[in-house]
Amino acid sequence: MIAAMRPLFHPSIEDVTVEAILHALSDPVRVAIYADIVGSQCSQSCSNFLKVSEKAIPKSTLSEHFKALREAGLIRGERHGVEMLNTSRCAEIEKRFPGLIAAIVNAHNVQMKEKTRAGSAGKHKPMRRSARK
Amino acid sequence: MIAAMRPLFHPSIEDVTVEAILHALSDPVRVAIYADIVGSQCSQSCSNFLKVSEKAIPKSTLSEHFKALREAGLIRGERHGVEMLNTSRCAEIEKRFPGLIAAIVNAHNVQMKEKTRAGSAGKHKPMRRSARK
DNA sequence: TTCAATAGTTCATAAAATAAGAACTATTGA
DNA sequence: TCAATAGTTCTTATTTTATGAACTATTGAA
Repeated sequence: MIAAMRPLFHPSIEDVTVEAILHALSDPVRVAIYADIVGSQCSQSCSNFLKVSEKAIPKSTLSEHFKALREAGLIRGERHGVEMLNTSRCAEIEKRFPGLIAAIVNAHNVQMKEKTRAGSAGKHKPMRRSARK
Repeated sequence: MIAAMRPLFHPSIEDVTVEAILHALSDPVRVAIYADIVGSQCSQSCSNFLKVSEKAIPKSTLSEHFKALREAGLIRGERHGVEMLNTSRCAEIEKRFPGLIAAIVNAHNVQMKEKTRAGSAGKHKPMRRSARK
Protein backbone atom coordinates (compact mmCIF):
# COMPACT_ATOMS: atom_id res chain seq x y z
CA MET A 1 0.00 0.00 0.00
CA ILE A 2 1.37 3.34 -1.06
CA ALA A 3 1.12 6.32 1.27
CA ALA A 4 -0.85 9.16 -0.31
CA MET A 5 0.83 12.38 0.88
CA ARG A 6 -2.22 14.42 -0.15
CA PRO A 7 -1.91 18.18 -0.23
CA LEU A 8 -2.19 19.74 3.21
CA PHE A 9 -5.70 20.44 4.41
CA HIS A 10 -6.68 23.94 5.46
CA PRO A 11 -10.19 24.61 6.73
CA SER A 12 -12.01 27.62 5.33
CA ILE A 13 -12.41 30.33 7.93
CA GLU A 14 -16.15 29.68 8.43
CA ASP A 15 -15.36 26.13 9.49
CA VAL A 16 -12.88 27.24 12.14
CA THR A 17 -14.21 26.74 15.66
CA VAL A 18 -13.23 28.26 19.00
CA GLU A 19 -12.93 24.76 20.44
CA ALA A 20 -10.44 23.68 17.80
CA ILE A 21 -8.38 26.86 18.28
CA LEU A 22 -8.30 26.47 22.06
CA HIS A 23 -7.45 22.80 21.79
CA ALA A 24 -4.62 23.45 19.37
CA LEU A 25 -3.19 26.14 21.64
CA SER A 26 -3.65 24.14 24.86
CA ASP A 27 -0.38 22.32 24.25
CA PRO A 28 2.77 24.09 25.48
CA VAL A 29 4.81 23.15 22.41
CA ARG A 30 2.11 24.24 19.99
CA VAL A 31 1.38 27.54 21.69
CA ALA A 32 5.12 28.29 21.69
CA ILE A 33 5.36 27.49 17.97
CA TYR A 34 2.29 29.53 17.21
CA ALA A 35 3.40 32.53 19.28
CA ASP A 36 6.68 32.42 17.40
CA ILE A 37 4.97 32.32 14.00
CA VAL A 38 2.64 35.18 14.95
CA GLY A 39 5.52 37.15 16.43
CA SER A 40 7.82 36.85 13.41
CA GLN A 41 7.01 38.70 10.22
CA CYS A 42 8.43 36.03 7.95
CA SER A 43 7.18 32.47 7.69
CA GLN A 44 8.70 29.78 9.83
CA SER A 45 9.74 26.35 8.73
CA CYS A 46 8.99 23.30 10.76
CA SER A 47 12.63 22.43 11.16
CA ASN A 48 13.40 25.76 12.78
CA PHE A 49 11.67 24.45 15.87
CA LEU A 50 13.36 21.12 15.59
CA LYS A 51 16.69 22.83 15.93
CA VAL A 52 15.70 25.52 18.41
CA SER A 53 13.81 23.36 20.91
CA GLU A 54 15.82 22.31 23.94
CA LYS A 55 14.21 18.95 24.33
CA ALA A 56 14.78 17.58 20.82
CA ILE A 57 11.18 16.88 19.91
CA PRO A 58 10.95 14.02 17.38
CA LYS A 59 10.16 15.27 13.92
CA SER A 60 7.06 13.11 13.59
CA THR A 61 5.71 14.74 16.73
CA LEU A 62 6.57 18.21 15.43
CA SER A 63 4.87 17.37 12.16
CA GLU A 64 1.73 16.37 14.08
CA HIS A 65 1.87 19.64 16.02
CA PHE A 66 2.00 21.66 12.81
CA LYS A 67 -0.85 19.58 11.44
CA ALA A 68 -2.92 20.34 14.55
CA LEU A 69 -2.30 24.07 14.16
CA ARG A 70 -3.10 23.88 10.44
CA GLU A 71 -6.31 21.91 10.82
CA ALA A 72 -7.50 24.21 13.59
CA GLY A 73 -7.18 27.01 11.02
CA LEU A 74 -4.41 28.81 12.89
CA ILE A 75 -1.66 28.58 10.29
CA ARG A 76 -1.23 28.03 6.60
CA GLY A 77 1.56 25.75 5.40
CA GLU A 78 3.04 26.01 1.92
CA ARG A 79 5.84 24.06 0.48
CA HIS A 80 8.72 26.20 -0.76
CA GLY A 81 11.23 23.97 -2.35
CA VAL A 82 12.26 21.35 0.10
CA GLU A 83 10.78 22.97 3.16
CA MET A 84 7.35 23.99 4.45
CA LEU A 85 6.80 27.63 5.27
CA ASN A 86 4.14 28.36 7.83
CA THR A 87 2.29 31.65 8.15
CA SER A 88 -0.31 32.67 10.68
CA ARG A 89 -3.92 33.17 9.59
CA CYS A 90 -4.49 35.68 12.38
CA ALA A 91 -6.02 38.36 10.16
CA GLU A 92 -8.83 36.02 9.13
CA ILE A 93 -9.34 34.81 12.69
CA GLU A 94 -9.34 38.34 14.02
CA LYS A 95 -12.36 39.11 11.82
CA ARG A 96 -14.29 36.11 13.04
CA PHE A 97 -13.21 36.12 16.70
CA PRO A 98 -11.99 39.64 17.54
CA GLY A 99 -9.31 39.85 20.21
CA LEU A 100 -9.01 36.12 20.70
CA ILE A 101 -5.56 35.52 19.27
CA ALA A 102 -4.10 38.69 20.79
CA ALA A 103 -5.38 37.73 24.25
CA ILE A 104 -4.01 34.20 24.04
CA VAL A 105 -0.61 35.22 22.71
CA ASN A 106 -0.44 37.95 25.35
CA ALA A 107 -1.35 35.48 28.13
CA HIS A 108 1.32 33.13 26.83
CA ASN A 109 3.89 35.93 26.97
CA VAL A 110 2.84 36.90 30.51
CA GLN A 111 3.39 33.33 31.59
CA MET A 112 6.74 33.07 29.83
CA LYS A 113 7.96 36.21 31.57
CA GLU A 114 6.94 34.78 34.95
CA LYS A 115 8.83 31.58 34.27
CA THR A 116 11.96 33.52 33.34
CA ARG A 117 11.71 35.64 36.48
CA ALA A 118 11.19 32.61 38.69
CA GLY A 119 14.21 30.93 37.11
CA SER A 120 16.57 33.88 37.46
CA ALA A 121 15.49 34.54 41.05
CA GLY A 122 16.30 30.96 41.98
CA LYS A 123 12.72 30.51 43.12
CA HIS A 124 11.69 27.05 42.03
CA LYS A 125 8.65 27.07 39.80
CA PRO A 126 5.39 25.81 41.30
CA MET A 127 5.20 22.25 40.15
CA ARG A 128 2.58 20.75 37.92
CA ARG A 129 0.19 18.94 40.22
CA SER A 130 -0.79 15.98 38.10
CA ALA A 131 -1.27 12.38 39.10
CA ARG A 132 -3.22 13.47 42.14
CA LYS A 133 -4.69 10.15 43.18
CA MET B 1 -11.71 0.18 50.45
CA ILE B 2 -13.44 3.41 51.40
CA ALA B 3 -13.59 6.27 48.91
CA ALA B 4 -12.08 9.45 50.33
CA MET B 5 -14.20 12.30 48.94
CA ARG B 6 -11.55 14.87 49.82
CA PRO B 7 -12.50 18.54 49.72
CA LEU B 8 -12.45 19.96 46.21
CA PHE B 9 -9.10 21.19 44.96
CA HIS B 10 -8.72 24.75 43.74
CA PRO B 11 -5.35 25.93 42.44
CA SER B 12 -4.09 29.27 43.67
CA ILE B 13 -4.13 31.87 40.94
CA GLU B 14 -0.33 31.85 40.47
CA ASP B 15 -0.49 28.16 39.59
CA VAL B 16 -3.09 28.71 36.88
CA THR B 17 -1.66 28.27 33.39
CA VAL B 18 -2.85 29.42 29.99
CA GLU B 19 -2.53 25.85 28.72
CA ALA B 20 -4.82 24.50 31.42
CA ILE B 21 -7.39 27.25 30.78
CA LEU B 22 -7.37 26.66 27.03
CA HIS B 23 -7.56 22.92 27.46
CA ALA B 24 -10.50 23.20 29.85
CA LEU B 25 -12.35 25.48 27.45
CA SER B 26 -11.52 23.43 24.33
CA ASP B 27 -14.43 21.11 25.05
CA PRO B 28 -17.83 22.24 23.72
CA VAL B 29 -19.71 21.15 26.84
CA ARG B 30 -17.25 22.80 29.19
CA VAL B 31 -17.07 26.08 27.33
CA ALA B 32 -20.89 26.16 27.29
CA ILE B 33 -21.03 25.53 31.03
CA TYR B 34 -18.36 28.12 31.70
CA ALA B 35 -19.95 30.76 29.47
CA ASP B 36 -23.18 30.20 31.34
CA ILE B 37 -21.51 30.56 34.75
CA VAL B 38 -19.70 33.73 33.67
CA GLY B 39 -22.86 35.11 32.09
CA SER B 40 -25.12 34.56 35.08
CA GLN B 41 -24.70 36.69 38.18
CA CYS B 42 -25.66 33.92 40.58
CA SER B 43 -23.80 30.66 41.03
CA GLN B 44 -24.80 27.65 39.03
CA SER B 45 -25.27 24.14 40.30
CA CYS B 46 -23.96 21.16 38.44
CA SER B 47 -27.42 19.68 38.08
CA ASN B 48 -28.72 22.74 36.27
CA PHE B 49 -26.76 21.60 33.27
CA LEU B 50 -27.85 18.04 33.71
CA LYS B 51 -31.44 19.15 33.29
CA VAL B 52 -30.87 21.85 30.69
CA SER B 53 -28.60 19.95 28.31
CA GLU B 54 -30.35 18.39 25.33
CA LYS B 55 -28.19 15.34 25.09
CA ALA B 56 -28.59 14.05 28.66
CA ILE B 57 -24.93 14.03 29.63
CA PRO B 58 -24.26 11.38 32.31
CA LYS B 59 -23.74 12.91 35.73
CA SER B 60 -20.31 11.33 36.17
CA THR B 61 -19.24 13.02 32.95
CA LEU B 62 -20.68 16.35 34.06
CA SER B 63 -18.89 15.97 37.37
CA GLU B 64 -15.60 15.43 35.53
CA HIS B 65 -16.28 18.51 33.40
CA PHE B 66 -16.78 20.65 36.50
CA LYS B 67 -13.65 19.15 37.98
CA ALA B 68 -11.69 20.08 34.83
CA LEU B 69 -12.94 23.67 35.03
CA ARG B 70 -12.16 23.82 38.75
CA GLU B 71 -8.67 22.41 38.47
CA ALA B 72 -7.87 24.73 35.58
CA GLY B 73 -8.67 27.57 38.01
CA LEU B 74 -11.69 28.77 36.05
CA ILE B 75 -14.38 28.20 38.66
CA ARG B 76 -14.76 27.78 42.37
CA GLY B 77 -17.13 25.14 43.69
CA GLU B 78 -18.67 25.31 47.13
CA ARG B 79 -21.13 23.00 48.68
CA HIS B 80 -24.34 24.69 49.78
CA GLY B 81 -26.49 22.16 51.49
CA VAL B 82 -27.03 19.26 49.19
CA GLU B 83 -25.78 20.95 46.04
CA MET B 84 -22.57 22.47 44.71
CA LEU B 85 -22.63 26.08 43.69
CA ASN B 86 -20.09 27.12 41.11
CA THR B 87 -18.83 30.65 40.63
CA SER B 88 -16.42 31.97 38.06
CA ARG B 89 -12.95 33.14 39.12
CA CYS B 90 -12.79 35.56 36.20
CA ALA B 91 -11.77 38.58 38.29
CA GLU B 92 -8.60 36.80 39.44
CA ILE B 93 -7.88 35.52 35.94
CA GLU B 94 -8.45 38.94 34.43
CA LYS B 95 -5.63 40.31 36.59
CA ARG B 96 -3.23 37.62 35.51
CA PHE B 97 -4.25 37.28 31.87
CA PRO B 98 -6.05 40.49 30.85
CA GLY B 99 -8.72 40.11 28.18
CA LEU B 100 -8.37 36.35 27.88
CA ILE B 101 -11.68 35.25 29.35
CA ALA B 102 -13.65 38.04 27.68
CA ALA B 103 -12.20 37.15 24.27
CA ILE B 104 -12.95 33.44 24.67
CA VAL B 105 -16.48 33.93 25.95
CA ASN B 106 -17.10 36.46 23.18
CA ALA B 107 -15.78 34.06 20.54
CA HIS B 108 -18.00 31.34 21.95
CA ASN B 109 -21.01 33.64 21.69
CA VAL B 110 -20.13 34.61 18.11
CA GLN B 111 -20.05 30.95 17.21
CA MET B 112 -23.32 30.20 19.00
CA LYS B 113 -25.07 32.99 17.13
CA GLU B 114 -23.82 31.60 13.81
CA LYS B 115 -25.13 28.16 14.66
CA THR B 116 -28.54 29.57 15.53
CA ARG B 117 -28.68 31.54 12.29
CA ALA B 118 -27.64 28.52 10.23
CA GLY B 119 -30.32 26.43 11.95
CA SER B 120 -33.17 28.91 11.48
CA ALA B 121 -32.24 29.53 7.83
CA GLY B 122 -32.39 25.80 7.12
CA LYS B 123 -28.78 25.93 6.00
CA HIS B 124 -27.15 22.75 7.27
CA LYS B 125 -24.14 23.44 9.45
CA PRO B 126 -20.72 22.66 7.95
CA MET B 127 -19.91 19.24 9.30
CA ARG B 128 -17.03 18.37 11.53
CA ARG B 129 -14.39 16.89 9.22
CA SER B 130 -12.93 14.27 11.48
CA ALA B 131 -11.81 10.76 10.65
CA ARG B 132 -10.05 12.02 7.57
CA LYS B 133 -8.05 8.95 6.71
C1' DT C 1 -32.91 8.69 65.22
C1' DT C 2 -33.25 6.12 61.05
C1' DC C 3 -34.39 6.38 56.34
C1' DA C 4 -35.28 7.95 51.72
C1' DA C 5 -34.24 11.53 48.40
C1' DT C 6 -31.13 14.60 46.18
C1' DA C 7 -26.69 15.92 44.42
C1' DG C 8 -22.94 14.99 43.54
C1' DT C 9 -17.92 12.17 43.67
C1' DT C 10 -15.01 8.27 42.88
C1' DC C 11 -13.89 3.83 40.83
C1' DA C 12 -13.19 0.58 37.00
C1' DT C 13 -12.78 -0.08 32.44
C1' DA C 14 -13.76 0.66 27.61
C1' DA C 15 -12.97 3.87 23.92
C1' DA C 16 -10.50 7.68 21.87
C1' DA C 17 -6.52 10.67 21.39
C1' DT C 18 -1.57 11.37 21.43
C1' DA C 19 3.56 10.38 20.99
C1' DA C 20 7.37 8.74 18.65
C1' DG C 21 10.30 5.29 15.98
C1' DA C 22 10.42 3.48 11.44
C1' DA C 23 9.36 3.73 6.78
C1' DC C 24 7.96 6.50 3.20
C1' DT C 25 7.44 10.85 -0.21
C1' DA C 26 8.83 15.01 -2.36
C1' DT C 27 12.19 18.45 -3.90
C1' DT C 28 16.74 20.03 -4.89
C1' DG C 29 21.45 19.99 -6.15
C1' DA C 30 25.60 17.52 -7.24
C1' DT D 1 20.64 8.94 -11.12
C1' DC D 2 21.61 9.52 -6.50
C1' DA D 3 22.34 11.44 -2.00
C1' DA D 4 20.69 14.97 1.17
C1' DT D 5 17.14 17.60 3.29
C1' DA D 6 12.55 18.26 5.08
C1' DG D 7 8.91 16.74 6.07
C1' DT D 8 4.57 13.11 6.15
C1' DT D 9 2.38 8.83 7.19
C1' DC D 10 2.08 4.36 9.49
C1' DT D 11 2.06 1.47 13.58
C1' DT D 12 1.89 0.68 18.13
C1' DA D 13 2.45 1.91 23.04
C1' DT D 14 0.95 5.21 26.31
C1' DT D 15 -2.13 8.55 28.05
C1' DT D 16 -6.65 10.69 28.36
C1' DT D 17 -11.38 10.73 28.45
C1' DA D 18 -16.23 8.94 28.99
C1' DT D 19 -19.50 6.53 31.48
C1' DG D 20 -22.05 2.89 34.28
C1' DA D 21 -21.90 1.41 38.87
C1' DA D 22 -20.94 2.09 43.52
C1' DC D 23 -20.16 5.25 46.97
C1' DT D 24 -20.46 9.78 50.14
C1' DA D 25 -22.62 13.76 52.00
C1' DT D 26 -26.51 16.64 53.31
C1' DT D 27 -31.30 17.44 54.12
C1' DG D 28 -35.92 16.67 55.37
C1' DA D 29 -39.32 13.82 56.74
C1' DA D 30 -41.58 9.82 59.48
